[in-house]
Amino acid sequence: MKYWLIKSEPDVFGIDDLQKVGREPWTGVRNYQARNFMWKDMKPGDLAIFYHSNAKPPGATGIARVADDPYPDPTQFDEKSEYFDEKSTEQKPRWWLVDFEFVTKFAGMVTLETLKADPKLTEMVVCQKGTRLSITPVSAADFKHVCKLGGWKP
DNA sequence: GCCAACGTTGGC
DNA sequence: GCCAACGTTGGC
Repeated sequence: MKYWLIKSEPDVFGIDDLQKVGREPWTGVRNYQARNFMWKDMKPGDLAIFYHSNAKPPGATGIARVADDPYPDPTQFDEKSEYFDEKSTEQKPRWWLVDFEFVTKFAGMVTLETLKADPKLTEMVVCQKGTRLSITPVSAADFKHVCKLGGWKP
């Protein structure tokens, strides 16, 4: 089992939205590194820290689970979508995604400030300066520690 | 293949 | 709103 951190802007789609719908296709990822994580490395059952970016304050707000195997992101074929990619074909899709399902919402947000200040989490990618990647791997130890800070037991 | 210009992310 | 980081694009 692997662990991840996925970023989302709460103004667009936050932890409350995931709780409401229960399950959501992670559309719109247009970064090859992030895509490769979903395409090649994620397995159903993997757990991810749900992180609010561009938020006040930013931080970890809950946990989501990989709900299925990767499949082509449908928005890349939709001319009306902002994620439309004219260079992608159904025969050779460029962008892949997985669905995430809601697992839990932390009782209180674990802010980025808290994460950065924690000596146990210095290796976490999201804590490092200038990381813009929207999906990053998280070590099992870091994952457990963030859950503990969020008051949740896996 | 290099690299300057440009666009985006995201914390502050 | 600013700006650092860094991915992408396109001219050469």
